[in-house]
Amino acid sequence: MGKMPNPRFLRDEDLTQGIEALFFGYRGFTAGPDLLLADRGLGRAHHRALHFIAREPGLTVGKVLDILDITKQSLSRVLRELMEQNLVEQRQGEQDRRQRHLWLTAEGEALIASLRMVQDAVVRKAFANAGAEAVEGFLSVLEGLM
Amino acid sequence: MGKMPNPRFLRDEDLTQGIEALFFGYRGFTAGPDLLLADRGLGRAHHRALHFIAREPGLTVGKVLDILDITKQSLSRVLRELMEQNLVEQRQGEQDRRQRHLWLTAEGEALIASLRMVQDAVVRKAFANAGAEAVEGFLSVLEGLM
DNA sequence: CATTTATGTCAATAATGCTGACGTATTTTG
DNA sequence: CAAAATACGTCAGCATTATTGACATAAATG
Repeated sequence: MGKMPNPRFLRDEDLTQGIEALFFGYRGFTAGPDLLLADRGLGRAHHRALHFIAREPGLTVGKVLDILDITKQSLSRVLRELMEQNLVEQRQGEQDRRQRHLWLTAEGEALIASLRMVQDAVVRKAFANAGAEAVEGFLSVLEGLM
Repeated sequence: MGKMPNPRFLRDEDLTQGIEALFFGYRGFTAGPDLLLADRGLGRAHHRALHFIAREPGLTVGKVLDILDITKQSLSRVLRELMEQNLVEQRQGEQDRRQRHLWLTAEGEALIASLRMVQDAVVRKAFANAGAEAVEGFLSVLEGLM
């Protein structure tokens, strides 16, 4: 008994299409914020840190390391630059005073808001054009990729 | 008349979820190939070049520049390294002898095949788990992001 | 023949990541 | 309480991938 043929959406061409869509889509998704960030001498790494701090204010350095999965040396540089630009501030932990909790300053909030404005516009348009069902499919495939 | 409220899938939380899914999904999507490439001292940039040359053998340098949207200096370095490792070869154009057409060597074919094996496995699994409809949604959202 | 096009190269710079080695403050544990 | 573990930071060196700007060559085109 031979193997069943791949279902339509698992043919090589479909995988190729998926791979390329992800490449080009990701590029479209980062292009807008990249321009805004470049004005301040920041990059995607700073965007990611700002994003997760904004999402969960008071995050510790260690938690951000877990999320981003980079070395502490890399994160340290990024955080230092964000603090030098007065976008992020650290506060010593109260229970555990070894920990540093990260918060956005008002300026940091303003920057992440404008980054989100640009990125949300792109994502919202793509979501709206594709429809709610497509968005669910989009999310469920990405979850499988994680 | 006020604006209609955002449909469920366009709430801020949904956009955030989409943004993060794309970030983590993209990371999962590149992790496997990255490991294989590192063994040969190559990176993602080399993978991309190999991918598009494999997909459309005989591509000119200029066409690859259009696709990848990087500078010729960047591509030049990548192609030089691929040629030094005997993965890619150039042939002068017959009609237009200024052009360089790019082809994979047998070794290049072998490398891209093993890279595809790793990447396809991840994508195929994600596609299979999510189902055909989800894949269509996935593609249509990404097309909107391009 | 002058110009444009396709490609390549040299040099300097930037953003983001890595490894390895140390150092300090604080908490936890035996 | 002393030793070990944890959270964080920093110094130094290096790799990958990208950039800008300047210049060079060969071939096609007007």
